[in-house]
Amino acid sequence: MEGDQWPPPLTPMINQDPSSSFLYSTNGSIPATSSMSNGLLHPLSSQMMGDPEIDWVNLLSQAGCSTSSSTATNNHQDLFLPPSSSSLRLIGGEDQGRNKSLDDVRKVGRKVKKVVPPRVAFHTRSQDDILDDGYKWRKYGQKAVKNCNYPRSYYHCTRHTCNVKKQIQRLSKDPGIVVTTYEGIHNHPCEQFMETLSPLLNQIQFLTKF
DNA sequence: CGCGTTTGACCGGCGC
DNA sequence: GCGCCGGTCAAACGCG
Repeated sequence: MEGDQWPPPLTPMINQDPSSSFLYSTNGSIPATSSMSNGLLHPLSSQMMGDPEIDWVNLLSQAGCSTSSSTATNNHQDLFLPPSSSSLRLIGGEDQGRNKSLDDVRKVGRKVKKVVPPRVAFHTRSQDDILDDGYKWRKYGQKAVKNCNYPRSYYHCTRHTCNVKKQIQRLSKDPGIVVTTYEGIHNHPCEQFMETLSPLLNQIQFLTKF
């Protein structure tokens, strides 16, 4: 990671290689839901992905995430710790979620290439599987994954216009760690955040009348 | 009754 | 072509 700056500088990597997974890990619960929605989650910078302290390949494979070897190193494992007050929100990436029909594929020449929306994975030490990130999620599946002692749960955002999905799974190596993988970008504000903010906005609107 | 979860079936991608 | 595996669907069920 680059100095003490947080969030780290945004890199275009997530657009260059949307098939890659990006991993953040936290030691403790995800930050408060109100702050989850009003900040920015940056994809990992290339410096972070090359951090020899982080075993990205191992972590991502344990999380069941696909990754490309070009964006991860295979070194010692550690946890990357964003400040507890940090705000998290996915940005970047061109894909606004998935639609199983034609959105999934893009013809490149004669070959049909699958377009994978950007993924961001959180590594969180928590007793609870479901981390309150301020959005409403609906579970649509659960699956036992090979070589994993714990099932993977599949959720999608309850907002019908939003195609964001997330997967939740515990590490078999360390059951205390929950891996939450987000796929896609919310095209609407966070409900909880708006609930918190709306009284303030109303007050501001009221005051600006004078 | 509406909404969310559970769970088995199904489908598509991928490797052999 | 076949089998494995991950991801999704959808009916059944539970809960408030």
